[in-house]
Amino acid sequence: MERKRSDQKTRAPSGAAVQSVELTEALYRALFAEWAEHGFSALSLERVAARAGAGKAAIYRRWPGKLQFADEAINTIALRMAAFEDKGSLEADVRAFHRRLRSVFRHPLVRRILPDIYAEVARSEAMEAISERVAQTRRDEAAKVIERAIARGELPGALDREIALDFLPCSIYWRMMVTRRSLPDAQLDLYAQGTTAAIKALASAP
Amino acid sequence: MERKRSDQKTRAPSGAAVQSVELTEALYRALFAEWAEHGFSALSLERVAARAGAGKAAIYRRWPGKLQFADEAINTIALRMAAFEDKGSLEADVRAFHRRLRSVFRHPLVRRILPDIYAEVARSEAMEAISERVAQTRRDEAAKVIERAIARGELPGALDREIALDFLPCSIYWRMMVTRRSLPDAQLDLYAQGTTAAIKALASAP
DNA sequence: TATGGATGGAACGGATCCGTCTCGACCACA
DNA sequence: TGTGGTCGAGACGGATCCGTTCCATCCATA
Repeated sequence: MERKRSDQKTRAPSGAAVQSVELTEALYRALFAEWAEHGFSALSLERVAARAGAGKAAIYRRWPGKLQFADEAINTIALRMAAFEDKGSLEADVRAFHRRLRSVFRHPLVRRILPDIYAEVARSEAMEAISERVAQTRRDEAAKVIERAIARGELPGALDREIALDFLPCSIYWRMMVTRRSLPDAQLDLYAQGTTAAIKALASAP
Repeated sequence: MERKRSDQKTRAPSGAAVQSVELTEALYRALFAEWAEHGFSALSLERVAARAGAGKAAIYRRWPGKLQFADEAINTIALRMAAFEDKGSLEADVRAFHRRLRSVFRHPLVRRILPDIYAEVARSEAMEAISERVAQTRRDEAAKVIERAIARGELPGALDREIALDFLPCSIYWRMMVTRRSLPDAQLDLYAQGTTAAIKALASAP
């Protein structure tokens, strides 16, 4: 956006000319917009270039193909689901986690691109790496919630963490992304309540 | 498959010629196979016809376009998630429901096509009707589970049914379809346990 | 058995996309 | 002020797809 830094492309010899950061970012934005409109499998780099006001060469000069382009694009937005502080109880932490999730799932591009990533992974496995990276930050944050509750004594150390991590986001994902219904503040408590009970129930009587 | 019945297309005048039921079914099968491979948005009717060993005219004579074709195709497979009998308790019913869900989510075509439907709905709304019909049978069956529990006295009549219906399938969908992990028998109990606790918790102290 | 009519398969023109390549213009460095 | 590399733009040959049209075949009726 600001000053153009010397890029990695400029190296030994002498001459100049640097890949424009503005153009690269415009290409990323155009990619996401087209991705949201048409889905990855029907994504046309020709349209992406046109939308960014560039030629196709600008794309092929930077990335070898659609997948690597998408991969780096996802990387740049960094997916920071910033950590939140300890809320004092499992249920309060769950509610905070759900609120974070909701703010992510409300983003219009996320609403279209995220389901498309999952659909694409199901049929091609080439998107696996991207999907994995997207899941990672969320999973890390979720794990913290569980570990804090164990440290607090709210959950036993013998808890099946794998399944607990499934219960943490699933209800919000289902409601907002699969059934596509909005999630008003008034109902956040109920989801946190149910989710907390589910996780606690995993620990009791096998 | 068997004898060819006089079709609805043969009517008043005199002449004959009937649409072949075999070909129609072959077209459906080819559609699903291509859908699973490429996704709906990148679906080519040309490939579908070729895969069915037919010409494109065979498709365009039957359906006006891709969407209506897909719509009737989904209709024919009927989506019967046959009702199961009362298992005696909410948790047992939940487990039975999860088992049914698992058998559906294990089908290789379902694993690829269902996420694609959700991705498509997110960006075009034209698939809404199809998605809605797919959801309907599952929702009906889930509602029965909840109502039976209320009749049994396990859940209060004042329960928030909307959210209870979210909790019923969400953990299984998340595990099998989003994170794409298998679900062995040994873990079915834990999911049923957690899900049941979540639903019961919706009723208590607001 | 003769015949009318819809059938299925193939070919059509127009459109889009891919990935490459070639321009003149431009800009940052030496 | 040179000079080398990137810039946007566009053309390319080949491939694929759309939706329609053509034509020989086959079938149910008369």
